[in-house]
Amino acid sequence: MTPARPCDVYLEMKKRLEAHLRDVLKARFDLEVEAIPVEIPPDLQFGELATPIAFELARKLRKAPKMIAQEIVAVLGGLEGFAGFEVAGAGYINARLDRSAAVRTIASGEGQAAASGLHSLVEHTSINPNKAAHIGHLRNAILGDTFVRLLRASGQKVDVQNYIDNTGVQVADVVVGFLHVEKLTLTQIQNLVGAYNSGRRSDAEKLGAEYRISPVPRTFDYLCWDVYARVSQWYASGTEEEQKQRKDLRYATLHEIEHGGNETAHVAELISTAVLRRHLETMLRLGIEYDFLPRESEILHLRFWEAAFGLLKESGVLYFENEGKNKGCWVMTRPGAEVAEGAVDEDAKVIVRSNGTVTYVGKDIAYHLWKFGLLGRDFGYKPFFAYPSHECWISAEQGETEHPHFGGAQAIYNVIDSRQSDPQANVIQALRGMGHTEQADRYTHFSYEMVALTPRCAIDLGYDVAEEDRSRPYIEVSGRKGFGVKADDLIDKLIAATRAEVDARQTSRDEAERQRIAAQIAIGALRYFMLKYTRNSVIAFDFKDALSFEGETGPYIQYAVVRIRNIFRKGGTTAEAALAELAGLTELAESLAGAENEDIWALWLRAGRRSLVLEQSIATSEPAYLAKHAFQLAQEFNNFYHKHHILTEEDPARKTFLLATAAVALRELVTVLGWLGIESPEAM
RNA sequence: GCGCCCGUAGCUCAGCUGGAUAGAGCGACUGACUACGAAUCAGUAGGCCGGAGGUUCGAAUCCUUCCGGGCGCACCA
Repeated sequence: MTPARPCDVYLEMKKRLEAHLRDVLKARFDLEVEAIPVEIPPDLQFGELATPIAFELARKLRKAPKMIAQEIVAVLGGLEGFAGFEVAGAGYINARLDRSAAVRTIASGEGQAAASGLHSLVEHTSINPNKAAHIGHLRNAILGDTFVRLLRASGQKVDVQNYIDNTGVQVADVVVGFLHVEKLTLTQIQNLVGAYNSGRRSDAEKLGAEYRISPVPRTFDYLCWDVYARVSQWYASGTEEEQKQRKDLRYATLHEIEHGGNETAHVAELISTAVLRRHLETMLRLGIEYDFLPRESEILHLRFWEAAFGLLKESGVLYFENEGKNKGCWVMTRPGAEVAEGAVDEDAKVIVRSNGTVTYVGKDIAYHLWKFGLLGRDFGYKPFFAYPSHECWISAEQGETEHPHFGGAQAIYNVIDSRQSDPQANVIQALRGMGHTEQADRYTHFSYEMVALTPRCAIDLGYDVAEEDRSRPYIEVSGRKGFGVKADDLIDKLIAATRAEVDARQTSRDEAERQRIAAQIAIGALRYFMLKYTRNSVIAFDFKDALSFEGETGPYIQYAVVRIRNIFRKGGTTAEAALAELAGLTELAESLAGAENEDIWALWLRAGRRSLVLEQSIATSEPAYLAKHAFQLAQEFNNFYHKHHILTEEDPARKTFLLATAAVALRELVTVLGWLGIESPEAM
C-alpha cells in the first residue's frame, strides 16, 4: 500500500522525530514520555522542527535544560530525512531537515489521501424556506461546503444535507402574508409561482399588477422577503383586539400546515418548495451542492417522533413530571444539571408538552437518531434537483422504490449558528443518555457567530438606524424586519465589480470569457471573505471589505496562480514537465543553501505542509486555518517571484529548479483553493 | 441570576494542545512598472495582548476575580 500523503514532509517528519525522541528517551534515559512536543520554530534560523522537551524534563532530572538538551542531542545520532540536531537558546533542541531530500519528496508527491473508511454527514445551509437567502446564510453554507470538501480531501465519505423546516412558524408567517395581507387565493399564488418559475419576469409583473402587489421583485424568494417583512409588521400593528386575532390566525395557520392535507398546507408546500428551489440556485452560483434535503413535514408525517419517544422512554432519558411548573410534561435533565435525590428538577427541558405535542428539541432528537441509523425508520426519497454530476434527493412520504441510502453515518457535523448551542447540547445529551456515547462523541455542533452589518453599511443601504445603534460595532441582520443584504444581490454586486476590473485588463478576450473570469474571481473573493475569519468571530459586514480584491483576499491568491500559469505559458513548458525535470537534477543542495535561497526553501516548506494543516483544520473544525495557509503560500510565492526572475535565468539547472519551485507552488495553490471551493482562473 | 463567546497595532483579524524578538491585511508615510502583467513587491511608523492577582523554568495562551461588549437560558421553531 502506498503511503497516504507522500508529499507532506512536515507531517511525516514530525511523526518520525517524535518516535525517534521517544525511543531515545526510553533507551538512554529510561523515560516514558506521553506526548513529545514538536513544534515549528518561529524562524528558519532555528531549523524546521524543534522540541522544548528538555524544559519539561528539567525538574524530573534535576538538571539544567540546556545540559539535558545537549545530552539528548549527543545520542540522537542520525535520522533519515534530517541533516542534524542542535541545542539553542536555554535548552531547545532544533532539528534541521535534509533540504534536498525534502524537496524531492515534496516534488514527487501526489498528495492523494487514502480512503479513511469513515462515513460522515454534514448538515448545513438549512434556511427557512420563506424568504431569500442573506449574507448570514452565506457564511453558513460556505463554511459547511468548505468543511465537506476538507473531509472528502482527507478520504472520508461525506453526505451533504440541507434540512428544510417547511412546516415551521416562519413558513406559516409568509403563508399568512400571502393569504391574509396580500389577500391572494390558492390559484393566484399558483399562477404567481408558475410565472416566476417559468423565468418570464414580465408575466410575474403583469400578475403582480393585477393582484395589487408592489413592488414586484425579480424572483419569488425576493417577493417572499418583502411579504415576510410586511406580515411581521402587520402582526405588530392594529388595535389590541386585531393583534390578538392576527396572532390566533398565525397559530391556526401553523397547525394546519403541520397537520397537512388541507388548502393552507398546500399553499405552504407551494411557497416553500419554490423558495427552496431558489436557495439551491443561489448556492449553486457559489459551487455549493447537496445530496439530500430532509424536510420537517416528513419527520412529522412519517412519525419519526413516535419511534424516538418509545426509545427515549425505554432508556429513561425522558420521564413524566408529576409536580412543579412542568407538571404533566415529559421532560429530560439538561446537560450538566445536578438535581438532589428526590427533588423536582424545575429546570428540566420539556420535550412533550402537557397537551401532548412535541417540542422542537424532541423532533431534533428523532432526526438525529435517524442520522446515526438508530431510529429504525427511514424517509421516502424523491429526486428533486439535478446537478451536472449528481442528483439531489428530497424526503417524501411515499418515495421512489429505487433510491440511494442516506443516514446511518458514523460522525455528524451540524453547521448551525452559536445561538443554538443549548438545544444542540440537549440533543447530544439525549443520545448520551440513551447509551449512544460513541455517537454523542462524534456529534459536532459546528458553531459559528453571525454576520452582522456595520451601522455605516446599514445606513448606506437605506435602513433606518436608531441613534443608539449608530455607535455599536455591528447590528444584527433580521429577516423579520427585512433588514439585511440578500445573497444574490451581493453576488451580483461582486461580479459587476470584478467584471469592471477584468474588462480593464483583458481587452483581447471575448464577452463570455470575461464574464466567466469575473464570476470566478467574485466567488473567490466572497468565499475567501467568509472563510478568513475564525468561526467564533462575529463578521461585521461592510461592502468596502467584501469588495476588496487586494491583500488577504481570494483574488490575491488567484492572482498568484495566474502569474505562475503565465510563466509556464511564456516559457513554453508545463508544471508537470518542470517537476519531471527536477527529478533529473543531481545537485539540489546548492540551490537550497544560503541566505539568498532562504525564501525558496520557505516556499517549498510551506508547500510540504498541506496535509498537516488539513489535519488541524478538521480536528478543530476550523477552515480558516487552510484559508490562511493558502494566503501564506501565495504571499511566499509573490515574494519569490519578485526576487528571482525565472525565464531569464541562464544556468539551465538553476532555471529548472526555479521552474519546479513555481510548479509546486501552482500545484499546492490550485489544490488548496479547490478545497476552499475557489476556482483558479486561467487569466485575470 | 445562570451558562457560552469575545476584548491583541488607528481599523479588521491571526496567534495550533503554555515555549525562542507578539504577526498579517487594511489605512498612513517612503520607494519599485521599457521585466514572468503592479489585483504585486520592498521599507518606515504604530502594541503595559482590557485591569489585577495566581500557577509555571516560561503566560496573549491555563486558573481566580473585576471591568467592558455580544449571545443564549420557553409547554417558539
